[in-house]
Amino acid sequence: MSRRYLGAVPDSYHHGDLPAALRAATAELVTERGPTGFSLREVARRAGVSHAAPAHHFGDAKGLLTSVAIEGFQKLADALTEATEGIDDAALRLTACGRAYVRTAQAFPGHFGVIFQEDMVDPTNQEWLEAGLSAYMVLYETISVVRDQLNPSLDVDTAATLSWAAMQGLVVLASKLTVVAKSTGAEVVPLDDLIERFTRITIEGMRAR
Amino acid sequence: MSRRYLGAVPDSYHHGDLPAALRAATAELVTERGPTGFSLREVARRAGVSHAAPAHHFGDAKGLLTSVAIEGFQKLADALTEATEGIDDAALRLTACGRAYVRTAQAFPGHFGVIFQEDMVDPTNQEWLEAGLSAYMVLYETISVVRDQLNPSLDVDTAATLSWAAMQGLVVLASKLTVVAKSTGAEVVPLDDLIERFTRITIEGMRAR
DNA sequence: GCTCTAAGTGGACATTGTAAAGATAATGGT
DNA sequence: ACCATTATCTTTACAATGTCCACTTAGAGC
Repeated sequence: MSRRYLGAVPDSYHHGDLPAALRAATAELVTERGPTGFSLREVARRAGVSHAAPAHHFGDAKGLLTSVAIEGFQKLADALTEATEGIDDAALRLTACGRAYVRTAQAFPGHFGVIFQEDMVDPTNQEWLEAGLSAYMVLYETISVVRDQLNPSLDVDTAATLSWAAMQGLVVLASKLTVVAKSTGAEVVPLDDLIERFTRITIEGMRAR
Repeated sequence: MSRRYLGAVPDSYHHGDLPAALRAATAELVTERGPTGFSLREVARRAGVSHAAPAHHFGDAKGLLTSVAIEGFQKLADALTEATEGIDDAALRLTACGRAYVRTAQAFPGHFGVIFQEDMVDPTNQEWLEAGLSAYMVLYETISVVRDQLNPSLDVDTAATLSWAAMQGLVVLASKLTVVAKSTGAEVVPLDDLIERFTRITIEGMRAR
């Protein structure tokens, strides 16, 4: 008997859906031990298969990690889409984007520990590029709304890049913020609130012409 | 005869300044192969010492990487300090900060590949925390100037965090921007110019009350 | 000059990623 | 229904890695 994941066919020679199980185990492992703690053999163990099984589906370790990264971008794109649906006001919409971004990153730390780790994924993988792009497009759409409502001469590309950078940067910095706040004596602001403050500043900046 | 680095005493049993040589070799290796490509034994080889030598100075691999991360933060703090020196205008100063940040990241990719990789460094290391904090403080100082000149009621902590996040995020996203631009048909903007556009937006946002 | 300690070496061991060859189950054609 | 083919998974093997240990070498201090 061994641990198995989604779509498992217990105690059968064939797994059922090993690729998905391996992705899940990878995300779990990276969540626990960080990107560096990833190990193909440990992942195989957690999925209840031999250490050589992953190779048949993903080629090598980088292939598996790339697949996880793609899944991460898809989760992000879905979250951003769902979060902005039905919101008309530009500022509210951008805030919703930011919240969704940070929350997705916190909900799937295993995936987010990999998506921008360019040496862990195959940077030439088309799916990975497209998955990232389609997540970006959701944000781009929201910035377009900002342009339409607040400033017709807004450079949407620049503003979208800035928003993305600020969100991803915040995710990376998050753990350091508490330490910094303790040293500077500043209040510790919850990420959700911080996102709102970020949005307030950037929205005002985008409004100006 | 073996490759040696700074402070080397050729062909002597003792190295001269092995810690510095190991840091340099680490930065070089991470630059070539990315954070994942780091290997303690390869670093030792490049420094011309046996594979067990690093342990006497840094304990384990994480100790060495932490030391490199500290060096990275120091380089950043120095660059930010130098870049802002003598600049009085708030907007120009913030732009200079951004430029210095991105340029330092590009000049020392080995260091920047490690500084925020929390699973590769010892997150309890006091020097690492302090080095990061002192780099942040240079930025904080600049945002204080923004407050003094443009908006006395500006929340400096929030604005400084936003600026840092945007810069670090931009560094991470940089390699994807070209791809995105190719897909959206947008122009490929040099990072230096992008930083200026970022600054223009955020400065306007900070000015608003 | 002698001892003590810091600095570096060499070997051992468990763990890792990948490759190759073998075993097992499912599939598809007749 | 049967057989061959193929996809899936296992086993074995090998080189490389990080850390530990015992050993050697060189400086520093008395």
